[in-house]
Amino acid sequence: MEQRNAPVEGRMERKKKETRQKICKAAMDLFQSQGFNDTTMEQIAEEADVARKTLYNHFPVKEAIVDEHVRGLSRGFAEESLKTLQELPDTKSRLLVILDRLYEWVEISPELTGICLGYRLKNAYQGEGYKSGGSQSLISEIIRLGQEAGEIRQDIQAELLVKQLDILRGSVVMDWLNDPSKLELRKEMAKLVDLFLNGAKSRNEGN
Amino acid sequence: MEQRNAPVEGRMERKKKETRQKICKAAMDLFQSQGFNDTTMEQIAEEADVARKTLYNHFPVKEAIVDEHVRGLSRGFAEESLKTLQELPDTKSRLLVILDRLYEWVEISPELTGICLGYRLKNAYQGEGYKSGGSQSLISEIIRLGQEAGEIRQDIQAELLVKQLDILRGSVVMDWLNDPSKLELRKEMAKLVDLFLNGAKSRNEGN
DNA sequence: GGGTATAGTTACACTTTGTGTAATTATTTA
DNA sequence: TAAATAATTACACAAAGTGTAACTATACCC
Repeated sequence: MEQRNAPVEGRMERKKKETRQKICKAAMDLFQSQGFNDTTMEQIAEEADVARKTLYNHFPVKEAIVDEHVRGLSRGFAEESLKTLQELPDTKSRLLVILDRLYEWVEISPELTGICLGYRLKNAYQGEGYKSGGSQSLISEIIRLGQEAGEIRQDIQAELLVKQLDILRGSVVMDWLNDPSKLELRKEMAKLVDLFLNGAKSRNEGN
Repeated sequence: MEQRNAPVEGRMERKKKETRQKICKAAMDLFQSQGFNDTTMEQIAEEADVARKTLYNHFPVKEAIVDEHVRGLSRGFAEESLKTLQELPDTKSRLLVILDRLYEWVEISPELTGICLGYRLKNAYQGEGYKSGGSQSLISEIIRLGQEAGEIRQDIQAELLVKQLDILRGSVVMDWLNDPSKLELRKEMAKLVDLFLNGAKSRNEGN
């Protein structure tokens, strides 16, 4: 049973993807060793062994490379976490676990997280619209599970709830980036979840 | 009774402010007539009759000029609106009125709003920390009034509530910028306020 | 008042970003 | 094999943003 989802997927597209990945890899290596700001597009092109213009064909600005990289990681993170969700009893615990994992993840590379989020938000406010990463799908799932169980209000579109939560998530990350010393971050997250839930939780049940 | 708040406020500081304002004025005029992207720092310097370098002494990037300008307007807006707040009966109506006015305001110059918010958020996510404009003070006041009246929970710091609301406000603006055709924006705002309040409203009272 | 420190402005040179154009190369299709 | 297509590349250019050092006006001190 031969799979032929992509009609042809010719050599050309394959090579293009290859180039893209080569660029991404080279760039991330350089960012790692020299930092984002001290790495020039010229250097990246050099390292990836392509023309500088080719680089711009794939990524309009330097930040876009980080964005792509993070998107890849987020996908993995989301898939991995989706399984965990079902095992948890209620919305509150699901939210806390996801936010907590997110927090660990940000901790690993704060610089890149800042750059990536800054880039996305800049676009969000300038015509492009906000393209969230994998966390959006996680949050959607949490809301879906919650609504299914009657734990979350249904008179507000799931979409709106998701957006609200996604923003909440962003604010948590922002806080952390602004002041990493804040070790009570988890407490604060719990408060934010509480704040969100006591609007989202439907009143007529005693959970 | 001679006022002497600022110790000296010498000629130098005065001139500096003057230059700053001259730049700001020139830039905003050009943005108005040619658009933000099609206006170069060179042109602004020319129009303001200062060296390009001087311009950079005052504003690190073009966006910062817009930010300054908007800050000025926001201050006025906030002062004006503060009076209105007391006349309104409860938190819900206060929030709706403020968001509604904000919406009108954004409508006037969407481009500049997008640029300004994008700039602030980019900084927020990269070490600078988020410096909100005048709306923050409005929101603080709304929360304060609400807590004073026992209408808003007090087990969560006002600061957190304010931040959450400020972000909510941002998301409303973002929505509008992404799709100005959405005329049901007011409905959506009402839903967001509802969502926020039913977490912020203290349970033990029947208002 | 005159001299010196201070701070803003300026000229100049430079790196980097990002874009537009057109030539070149590799691939697909007929 | 030939034409059409799409990616890569070289080149040139406008503009952003930075560093250095000279210049100028203000402020300060004796």
